[in-house]
Amino acid sequence: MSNCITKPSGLRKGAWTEEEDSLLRKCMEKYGEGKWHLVPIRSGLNRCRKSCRLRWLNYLRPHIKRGDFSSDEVDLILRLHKLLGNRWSLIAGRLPGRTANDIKNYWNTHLQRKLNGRQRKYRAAAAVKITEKTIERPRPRTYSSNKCVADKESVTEKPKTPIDEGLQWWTSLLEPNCNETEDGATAVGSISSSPPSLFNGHMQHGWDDNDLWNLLV
DNA sequence: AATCCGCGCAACCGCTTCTCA
DNA sequence: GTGAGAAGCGGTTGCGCGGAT
Repeated sequence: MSNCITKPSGLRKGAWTEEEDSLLRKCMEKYGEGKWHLVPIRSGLNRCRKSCRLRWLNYLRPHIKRGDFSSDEVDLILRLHKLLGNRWSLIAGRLPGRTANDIKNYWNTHLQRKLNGRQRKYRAAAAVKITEKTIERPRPRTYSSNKCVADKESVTEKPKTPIDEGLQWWTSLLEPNCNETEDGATAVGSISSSPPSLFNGHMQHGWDDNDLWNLLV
């Protein structure tokens, strides 16, 4: 954009130009993803690492799907959102070619309004309130080599959940007629007051992310 | 034709989490 | 064990566009 602002730090902000896209693309082709702090230097872009990363992930990365979401994709988003809440990156990981930002935007503009019957939810601060209490976080962001798995406390404190019980709970959650509240949030309590932890418990039985996927498809 | 208004999307911001020394 | 820097994420904002008035 021609009206692109320049920060006091000298870094550019605002919409990306074709020239900038080209520089970033070349840089990524040469060096690959990662080391984002080096990207502005390597590419010669006058942008912060966050901006570069976002532009690449949401727009320039190969095989990114653009355009309308198919009904299958929408259905999957709805189910995954019931399961994961606003964990857009996790949801995006299940939708090849779709980015977390795309899904988030789609949710906020299409689905949430459909569920809430409201407009401009963000501005009205009426976003679906998904809290730690209602959503069981399924996994840590990454699995580090030394800090294996999720939250150790819950692994030790919660009684071990039999795998069949866990499977049943998650399967119930994904049923299309699963109870919903007015604002579209899943009434978890109506299924079970204490959902079995997906990974805290199941990892101990050798479950992984693929098992969850098998439930969803 | 001009103006208003809502929508959709790209991008930014601030916070959390992770890694490593 | 701890602190700094990097990476990643979700929430929010700004702006352009198109339809309505």
